[in-house]
Amino acid sequence: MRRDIFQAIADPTRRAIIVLIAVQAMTPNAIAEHFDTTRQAVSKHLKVLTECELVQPQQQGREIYYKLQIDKMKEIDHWLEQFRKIWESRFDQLDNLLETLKKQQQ
Amino acid sequence: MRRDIFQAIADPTRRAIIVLIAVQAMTPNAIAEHFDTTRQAVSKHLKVLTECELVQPQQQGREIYYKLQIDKMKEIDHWLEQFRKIWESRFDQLDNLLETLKKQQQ
DNA sequence: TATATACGCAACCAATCGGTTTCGCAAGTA
DNA sequence: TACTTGCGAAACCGATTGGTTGCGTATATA
Repeated sequence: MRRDIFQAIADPTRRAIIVLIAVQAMTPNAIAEHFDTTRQAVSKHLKVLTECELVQPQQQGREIYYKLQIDKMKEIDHWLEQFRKIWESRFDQLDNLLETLKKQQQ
Repeated sequence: MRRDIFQAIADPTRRAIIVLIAVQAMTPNAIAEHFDTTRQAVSKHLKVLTECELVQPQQQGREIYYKLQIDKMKEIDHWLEQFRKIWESRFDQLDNLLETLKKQQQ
């Protein structure tokens, strides 16, 4: 089953949930109140987020607080690192390379 | 139609294509040779990437070179910014907040 | 103890996804 | 002019997705 962080953040509702619980842990019902959706739909999103360890459930009586595992977000940051290198310093060299290749093929 | 950058990078093959053409622009056939897939499948991925402007086609004779629009990657970086703030400086304050809320509910 | 609340889980559904096959077109090449 | 090559587009297919509905269960409350 494809259950990684990139697939998790692909859905806009899921991204909104992440932003919401980044501030403070929340229950499925509390989260659902913030969107135009049902508790069950939110629960499904939380399941996806939990499965890829982006979120952690914390039982408290009959309520379950879902907390964002902020460290997991670093995985995206880490993947972006390779591109950051390009856009921060090598963008002109890259353009030169592309021009060179273009001329070679002509 | 859901066609944003987050959906674009959700697919592992698409992420691999992005990494590949970050180094230099490539044709669909050349890209397909790097993976265990067909030219048509790659073409479909390139279509998704083009539609969300992560990639730009450059016709050259009968070949089409697909070039990564590196600037578009900054959108992900920008979205991450809000979380970077948390994991870089506010993580202990956040934990304190959560503890406080927990105690209030007990 | 009866009732209400908070939740996960399973079944179901329409829409979308990733992939294949087939086609047609344009650009090179013999 | 024929033939080959590189490509996009469309039709099709099984798998997955996001959502709903209807349970069952555990916790809190009257």
